[in-house]
Amino acid sequence: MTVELLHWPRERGRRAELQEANQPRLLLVEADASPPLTVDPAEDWVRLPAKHRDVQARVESLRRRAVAEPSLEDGVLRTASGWVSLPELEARIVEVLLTRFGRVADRQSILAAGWPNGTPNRNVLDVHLHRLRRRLHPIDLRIRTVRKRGYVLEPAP
Amino acid sequence: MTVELLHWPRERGRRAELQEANQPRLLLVEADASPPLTVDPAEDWVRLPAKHRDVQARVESLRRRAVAEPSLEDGVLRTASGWVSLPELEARIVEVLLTRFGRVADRQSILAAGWPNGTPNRNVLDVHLHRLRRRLHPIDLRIRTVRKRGYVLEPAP
DNA sequence: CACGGCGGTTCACAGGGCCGAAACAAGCGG
DNA sequence: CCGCTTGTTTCGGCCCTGTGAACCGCCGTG
Repeated sequence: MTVELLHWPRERGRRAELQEANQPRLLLVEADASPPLTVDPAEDWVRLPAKHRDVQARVESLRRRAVAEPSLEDGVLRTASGWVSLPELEARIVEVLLTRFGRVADRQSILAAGWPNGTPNRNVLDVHLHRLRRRLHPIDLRIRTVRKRGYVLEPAP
Repeated sequence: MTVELLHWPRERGRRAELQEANQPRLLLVEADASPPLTVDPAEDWVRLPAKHRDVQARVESLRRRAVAEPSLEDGVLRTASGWVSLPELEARIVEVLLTRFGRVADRQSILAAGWPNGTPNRNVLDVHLHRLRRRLHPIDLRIRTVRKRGYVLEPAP
C-alpha cells in the first residue's frame, strides 16, 4: 500500500477522490494555508517547509495504519490473521467492499462489479454474500448488513 | 474530553501512561529529536518550533476523533464507540436530532422530517423515539425528553 | 384529597417486505 | 469421477412500521 502526497489546498479535488477511495494520503500544507481538520485515520498533513525526516515519519505512520487493513491480490485476501483464496466472482465483490472498508458499499456498486452485464437473479448477491461470510470468518473479517442500503466490511470484534 | 500536551522525548514516561489510559495526546517534538512512529489514532505529534495555528489544528483533530460528534451517512450512525445501522424512517429522525446535537429539537421538526405527508397516528413519534433509544444505547448516545418542547440527542454520561 | 386530563413511555401484536440459509442443479476443470 | 464455482428456488425468520392499549408522573380543578 502506497501513500499519496498532494498539495493543500491546491489539489483539493484530488484529496476528495483519494478520500473516497480510502487511499492513505499526506497533505503538504502550503506555508500560508490553514491545515485541514480531519478525523480520517488514512489522512495526515505536514506544514511546508518540512524536514525530510518528518515527512518520512508521517508517511511511514500512514503506511503502518494501512497494513492493518486487509489486502486483495491475485485472488488472495490477507489480514493479520492469515489469508484465504477467493473465486473470481467473489474477488470482484470483495474488491468493492475493500475500497469502502469500514463504510457502506451500496448494493448497486457491488452488483455492477460482480455482474457487469446485468444481474441474473434478484437473489444471487445475497447468496454470494452468505458464502463470503463463511470464507471471511476464519481471517477475522465480517460483513454487516445495512438494510435497504448495502454492506459493510470490517474487522470482526 | 481534553488533549494532553507533552514534550518528546523528554516526557517519555508520561507518554506511556497516557497511552495506557487511552488519553488523547499531542507530542511536542524537540527540534533535534526524531518523531515517534505511531499507529494510535489518539496520538499525534508536531515538530518544534511550531506555529500556534498548527498546534491548535492538531489538538482539535485529536479532540474530534475522541469525542466525535456522531455522524450519519448511508443510514449508518457512528460515534467513537462504534456504529449502528438505522432504518430509513429513523435515519430521517436522527438527521434532525443531529443538526441540533446537544440542544432541543422540537417535535414539530422531527414530525415533519419523519412524516412529510402528515403523521399517521398521534403516537408514532413516541414509539419510534423509544426504539431509537434502544438502538442508540450501544453506541453511547441517549435521547432526553424536554416536556412539551422536544428532544435532545447527546452523549451518554 | 380524589379525580381526570395531558403528555409521554412501554408493551404486544400484525402485515408486509427484505434478507438469510439451505438444498439442488448445471457447468467446468483437473 | 470428483470437487469447486455459480445460478436458482424455496422457505422461514427477522426487521420495519403502524396501531391500540395499559401505565405513569405531573398538574390543575372541584
